[in-house]
Amino acid sequence: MIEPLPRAFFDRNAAEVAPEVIGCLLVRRDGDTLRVGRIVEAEAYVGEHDRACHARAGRTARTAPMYERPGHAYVYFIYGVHEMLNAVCGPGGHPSAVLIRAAEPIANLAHSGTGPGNVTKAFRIEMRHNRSDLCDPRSELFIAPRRPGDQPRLWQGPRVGVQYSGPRWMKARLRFCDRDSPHLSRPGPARR
DNA sequence: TAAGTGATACGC
DNA sequence: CGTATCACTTAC
Repeated sequence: MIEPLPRAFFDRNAAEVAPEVIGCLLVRRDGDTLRVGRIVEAEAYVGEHDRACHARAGRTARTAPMYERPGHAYVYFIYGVHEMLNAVCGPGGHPSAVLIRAAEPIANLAHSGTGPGNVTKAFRIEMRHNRSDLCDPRSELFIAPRRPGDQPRLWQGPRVGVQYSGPRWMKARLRFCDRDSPHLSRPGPARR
């Protein structure tokens, strides 16, 4: 039986959660199919002061889930093409979130899980999963702890696709990867 | 390197 | 209202 992480795991700033979510399992109940992947890349978006975070616009119809309970999904649609999956963090109602950018296939992925748009495609995650409770074992979507003995070597660097956010936030090392994974969305750590 | 795609936030 | 922009992907 595979169980979700407790809500307390998410009830802190995304910058603390993001490194710890690497190696954890993304689980999607899709009818009779259980889709499972190991998270290998994630980014933290840390609040209204973070000029790359959607919450920089304050609470709006789109960003409302970030202001609600930690441990829920924040799913949004971008470029007219892709859904993106985030785990809402905290603490409390502080709007921070972790973007899930890549997952290694473990079971029943429909496609590659490399890249945030491909994660949602592989797990068949859609806008209807916005606000899903990631801590409920009956949920269609949840996040489970690392498997026993799985202690990924981490690499951290600047986030992808946030050039507009100014020098400070563009350079902030809020992207976390399993440095040994071959499924990263783009060259992170120098491989050797 | 560039197009595609549509919701969003913001200016008028 | 109009429209510039976007936490991307894929194919040249």
